Amino acid sequence: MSRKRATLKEVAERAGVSIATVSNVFSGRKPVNDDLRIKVERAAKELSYQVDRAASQLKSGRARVVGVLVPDLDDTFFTSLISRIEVMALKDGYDVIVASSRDDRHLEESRLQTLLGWRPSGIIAVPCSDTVPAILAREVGHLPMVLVDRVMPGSVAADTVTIDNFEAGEIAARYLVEMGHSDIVLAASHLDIAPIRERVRGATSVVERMLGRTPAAIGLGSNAERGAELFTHWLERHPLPSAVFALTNVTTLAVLTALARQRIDIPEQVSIIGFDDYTWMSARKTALTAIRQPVDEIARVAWERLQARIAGDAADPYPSILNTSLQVRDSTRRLVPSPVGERLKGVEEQGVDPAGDAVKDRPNSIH
Amino acid sequence: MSRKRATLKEVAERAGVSIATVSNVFSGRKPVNDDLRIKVERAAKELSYQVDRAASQLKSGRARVVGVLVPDLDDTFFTSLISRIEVMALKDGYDVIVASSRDDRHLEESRLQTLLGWRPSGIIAVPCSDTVPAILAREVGHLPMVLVDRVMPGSVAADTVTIDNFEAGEIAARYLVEMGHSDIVLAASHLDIAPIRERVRGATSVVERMLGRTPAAIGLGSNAERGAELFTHWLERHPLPSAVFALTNVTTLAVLTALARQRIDIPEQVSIIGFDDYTWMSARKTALTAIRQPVDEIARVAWERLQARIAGDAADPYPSILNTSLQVRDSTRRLVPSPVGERLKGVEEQGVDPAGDAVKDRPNSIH
DNA sequence: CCGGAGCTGTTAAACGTTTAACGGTAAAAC
DNA sequence: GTTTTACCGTTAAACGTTTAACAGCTCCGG
Repeated sequence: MSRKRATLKEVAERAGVSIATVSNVFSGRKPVNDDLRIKVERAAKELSYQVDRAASQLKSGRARVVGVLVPDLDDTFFTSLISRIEVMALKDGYDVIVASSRDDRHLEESRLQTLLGWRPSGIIAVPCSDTVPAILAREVGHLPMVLVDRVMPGSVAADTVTIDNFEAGEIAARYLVEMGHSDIVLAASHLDIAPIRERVRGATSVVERMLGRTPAAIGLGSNAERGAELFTHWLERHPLPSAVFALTNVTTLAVLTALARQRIDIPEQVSIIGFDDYTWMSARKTALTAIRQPVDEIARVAWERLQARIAGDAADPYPSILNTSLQVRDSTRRLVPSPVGERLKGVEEQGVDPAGDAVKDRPNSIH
Repeated sequence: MSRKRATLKEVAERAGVSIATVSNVFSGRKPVNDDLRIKVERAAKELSYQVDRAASQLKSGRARVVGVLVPDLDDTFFTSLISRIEVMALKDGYDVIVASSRDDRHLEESRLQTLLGWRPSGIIAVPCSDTVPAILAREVGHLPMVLVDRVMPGSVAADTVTIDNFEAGEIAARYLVEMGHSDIVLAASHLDIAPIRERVRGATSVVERMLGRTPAAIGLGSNAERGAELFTHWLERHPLPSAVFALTNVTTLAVLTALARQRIDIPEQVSIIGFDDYTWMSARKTALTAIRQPVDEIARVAWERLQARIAGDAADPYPSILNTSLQVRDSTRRLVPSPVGERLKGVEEQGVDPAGDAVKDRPNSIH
């Protein structure tokens, strides 16, 4: 296997020029006359020459790679993030190296370590906890980096892109309370993750203010099957709440799975607000009302910040905070008459009505 | 930004040894005395030294990277594949570069081209059509590669890992016919993709043999939203079939979305068999009966083949063909009495029964 | 006490690029 | 007709590793 690969030198010989000329043809850094350029291009094609990135990178110091670290490659939220980053990376001529920390701090450190070995132009990372990995903290100011999602804005001297988690909690909780729900359960993944805590805080603050009681928050972990078991178990020893607000897409699945197994009807017996917006959520007779994260925008902003830093922007770290919106569909039941003419902030009415155009711009759509 | 990074030389100076010794400490190729090793390790830590992969790769010719090319990073089937490959790659000390061809042949060629620029140890590719990209065909025998999913076994002189698509079609169709369905529609993505054609052929052969009629096959594309529109449109000008067999996970979503919008009940009005097995399919009151691809095994076999080739295995290309199974849940209605004691090949009974352990080993579970 | 053998360390030559510096030719300017 | 200028090529020196070749040392057998 593995015949020797063509090098600049071989192409140069075959085309009868110097290696510098060949290099210039490929990099376009200096102009090359058409006749020579044609010769070089033909020679390169004949040898099926391909610039060796290792050599190129070693000499030039420029990398054209970005590392992307996420906590879980099976979580659709992270993979859709990667998908969008890959598109923009391609557009700007970068390649993407992915790594998963599998929600493990040690693995996260070691994955980052190897990522750094690539001398990437930058790193986009979703930390697995809200303490930023030491190895990254050390690189702040030296290596362009953007921290996404699981991070407290301002907790680190790097650009961050997050959603307004507190507000997301508020929006969902307010909607549920307005609909007449009072016995509300928050299905969290892990309460030690900052954005999750914020969502809980946001929801709790609304419920406490409007109803004077504190909603239960339960931790279902970040595995849907395990979460379904935990929630089933929880259901067995608690009265059925009137509404459940799931704080992540995985806990949304966990809750739905558990309710399906127990044959509990949505929204007749219990109302549900899910998190994230995926096609499967609308592909059901009772389409899911859910908090939608602007994945496209998160990816776009993260990429733009990274590019700015790579280009040398030395401004203070900027914490981008994006807004979520409630996609109202059919999984929450109204228990009290509708207050006339009222419009809630961040709420978009949207059923499975075939006539509506509300289903545009879904994560699974390619634009 | 970007203070100069520590190099071997700097570490060597600080530790008072030669660069060869430092290299040996990191690569472990030659033994180094403990006292020196300690000194080197301390110096390296102090400078937070990290081997430069570009230089290392350039000199050694060894890469420790594999390229993974898929047609769509928003398709859960492909991302779960990537997730599993990443795990095994890490175990064997490889990094993963991902690229998406976005179902575009030209883009596929160019993505492969850049992937090759990395001089990877090997490539795992899911082609976007069944004609293997020229650039890959050229590398057959030189670069370790494994072709997965969208490829006809034997159509190329490289290892392939596919499922038995014909059989998958047969299993689903036979089940539907045994349940008494005769008006069956096949919801395909694109009929010009080989594995899809095979699924259609398998299902069609069974229906023709058992019922003497040919099921309709419609192309819904590889975007769920667009597919839903197409299927809605189809439903408007055709009588409702008694069963729909969706041939990909995306068409499964398309069909379910369209049916939900039209408020058509599953399985009362129409029975459904989906493709692939994801958590959301069981997270519904009418859990979806579906053909399950053994994603874990596909990824494992692909990785093992690749590793064997990297290790120098020069045996003839081996086409691995894995079997699918029908996960029987609640989305297909029985129209005729059950034939007593009959067991169908490849069929696993499985409801949403909370007592069952059948829900183990889901794609979203981490083991 | 000499000559391997076995360790452990160093020297130095690549690997395939990029790119600063330089050279040579021809057209433009004077 | 000479000098400038512009343009296009080439030469050669890195970049940070790996690794063959070599060298010094200790230990051991003869």
